[in-house]
Amino acid sequence: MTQLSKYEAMIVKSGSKLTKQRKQILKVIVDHSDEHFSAETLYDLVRHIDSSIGIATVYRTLELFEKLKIIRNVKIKNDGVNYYDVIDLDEQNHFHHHLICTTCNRIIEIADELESYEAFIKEKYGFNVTDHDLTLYGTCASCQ
Amino acid sequence: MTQLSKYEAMIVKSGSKLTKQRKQILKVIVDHSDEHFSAETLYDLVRHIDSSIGIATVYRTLELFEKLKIIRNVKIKNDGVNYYDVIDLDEQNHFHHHLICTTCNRIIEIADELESYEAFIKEKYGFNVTDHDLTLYGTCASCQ
DNA sequence: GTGTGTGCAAACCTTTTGCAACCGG
DNA sequence: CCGGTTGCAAAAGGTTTGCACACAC
Repeated sequence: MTQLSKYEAMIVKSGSKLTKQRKQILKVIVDHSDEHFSAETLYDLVRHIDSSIGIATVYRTLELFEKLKIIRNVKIKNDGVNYYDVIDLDEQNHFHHHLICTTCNRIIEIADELESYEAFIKEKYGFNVTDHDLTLYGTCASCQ
Repeated sequence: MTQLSKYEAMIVKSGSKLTKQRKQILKVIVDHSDEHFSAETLYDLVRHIDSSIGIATVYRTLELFEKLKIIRNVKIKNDGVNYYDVIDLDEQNHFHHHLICTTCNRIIEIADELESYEAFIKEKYGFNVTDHDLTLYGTCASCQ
């Protein structure tokens, strides 16, 4: 069973229909699983496959995929655009972090955990962390 | 010298004019220094003082204050609105984190550092962290 | 067949911009 | 005074929505 068909199974399982458009969008997302994408980006990519698709469908599909936890919204920019990335199937949790180089604007994804920090927060504030969003800004190795 | 006049000094020092509108907006921000605010929120608050102010002025002022590091943009929601909070004058660095309770939606600000984690990132990726943005989601003490 | 999903266009909402008038230094 | 700043209104840009038609199950 491929990565793609597992996501398709998630759509079917949720009771949603596996339409041509959803398949096309899903394929483009999986083929670009190492990138961050916006509705506009996806729309452009999918239009190469099927020029009749509408931007509204892309927005509605992103909303569905986010609800199904196929993709997640990542808060990496404040330019008024929503960006997403795929949630890996064998990702044990929803944690992933970004290193953004303020010199070359490169975005590096890392998976290192914050377990000890979260234990500390639990201890100090009685707050039980279930998810998080971490972006580190600075200069990457090649820009230093 | 009050907190307010220190911020006013920062405006003058930057070469910008200390207009009536900027003073009014600054006062409202300082009076609500424990909250996160949007342009709309500020606009509503300032209109109570001076009903002739324009929303465009609020946006332009937020842009100026952000550049002067009087306020910072916080990525706490994806509702298409930009939120800000005041940067405390005696804040040693620009680090501050949010705990967002997914049950009651309360936002708790904390100041605990991530120094050891950043040292680890430097070691492993050669990435030099100068700033960061961390939001932890979960359940607060009273919601558990 | 039935109801969910789609494409289109209009509407919406936040933010930005052009411009003439205004006012702070 | 002079140039930065403002208020207004229009525009821009991203996202949402109403509706008739299409299609997955």
